[in-house]
Amino acid sequence: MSEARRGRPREFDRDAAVAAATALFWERGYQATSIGDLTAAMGIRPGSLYAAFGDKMSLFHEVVEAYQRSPAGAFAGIALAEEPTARGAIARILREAAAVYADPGHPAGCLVISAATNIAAQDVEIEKFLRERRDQNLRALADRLGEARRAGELPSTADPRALAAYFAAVIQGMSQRARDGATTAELAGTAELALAAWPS
Amino acid sequence: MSEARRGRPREFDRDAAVAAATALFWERGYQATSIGDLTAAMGIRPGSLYAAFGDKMSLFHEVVEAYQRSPAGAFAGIALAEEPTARGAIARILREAAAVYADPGHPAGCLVISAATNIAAQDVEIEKFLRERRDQNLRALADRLGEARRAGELPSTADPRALAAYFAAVIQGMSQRARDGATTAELAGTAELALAAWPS
DNA sequence: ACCATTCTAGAGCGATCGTTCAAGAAGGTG
DNA sequence: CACCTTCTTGAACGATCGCTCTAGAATGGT
Repeated sequence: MSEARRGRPREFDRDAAVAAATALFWERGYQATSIGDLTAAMGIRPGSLYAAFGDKMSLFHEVVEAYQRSPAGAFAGIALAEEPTARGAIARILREAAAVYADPGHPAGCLVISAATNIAAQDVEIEKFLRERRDQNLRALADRLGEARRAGELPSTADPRALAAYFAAVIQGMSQRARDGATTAELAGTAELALAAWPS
Repeated sequence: MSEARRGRPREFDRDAAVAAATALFWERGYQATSIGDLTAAMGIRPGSLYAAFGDKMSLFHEVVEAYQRSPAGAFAGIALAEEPTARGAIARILREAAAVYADPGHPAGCLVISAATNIAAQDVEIEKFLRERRDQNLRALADRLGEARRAGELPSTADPRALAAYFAAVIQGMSQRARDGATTAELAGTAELALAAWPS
């Protein structure tokens, strides 16, 4: 079923180009990353970028999707799926966030949290796009905590949505602190303190 | 000693113009706010803006200073100065942040936290400028918690810097959540949960 | 009255923005 | 081989960026 694609073959590695674009968008955000920055980092000319990715917004969409499939972008969902208890899942998310957000191997913090916070009027769709992903993560947390309460892991007095909002705020704050230079050690301390809010 | 200033008098209200600029920078951030946006909102022409404020960066500095003297920007420092206990100060900061960050009377969240998160290479000084203010706030928190431990309000096993980093992360996360549309009620719930981390 | 000073209005500066285009190069298909 | 398709290159598009300039208007000082 492999369709032999016709025409002149691409001369650059598409995945490597997306990775280079990811690093830039992650570091500086959507709007502060120009096409010139991107073509320089990807080692291609504007024509190639537009032929391969459409436009800047489509490239960004592709970057976010690749990011969310990568370890740095997927660890929270994996923890929610793998850990048997809600408390275990959230503890793991917080501890892994401490390691991932301050990992010097890539830009600090979370791309979904920080790549579109300062956006001009013309690019509101980009802001909405990332906000929807964050809302989705918040809902996933709240759903998991709701299950936990129904299963008796949480006392009936606990408020799953309030807990989810709290942990989401902590995670977003950890991302911000990482971008301000916080070390993994500091973030790990924050993670442990945050867990003290778990209802007993 | 009042120097009667010579020359044609300014035709616009300087404070009102700064307030209009503050609203824009607060809502969209430094880079996403253009001179054209500013002059339109302030009701003046570029020449007047540059005569009165110097350049975009100087105007932003002035906006940040005015913001930090305003209730929305000063409440944390006031709470630290007025409350007799560190715990009382931090509780008040968190609760007031819930009200201030989601106040519909002005843009959501904190300007110092969110106005320069996506910045291009040419404007790194702006990013550093706000980061220094955040570092200053973090130090003030850590200092207050250090005093509290020396005074016996905190157990000797408590780590003031780790606690300060934790509460700073929560506050920054609450700002982000507010910008994503969180209500005062949600943020107030987050504030109470965050306080559960206080060492007993 | 006259000058020095400071403001406003409006045009316009060079640079950069995201994007497109024309020409040619590199492959598969007949 | 010619031909279609797709990619690369380099120039260049109109729009917008931050900012400046010129001309004139409005004040105080002398």
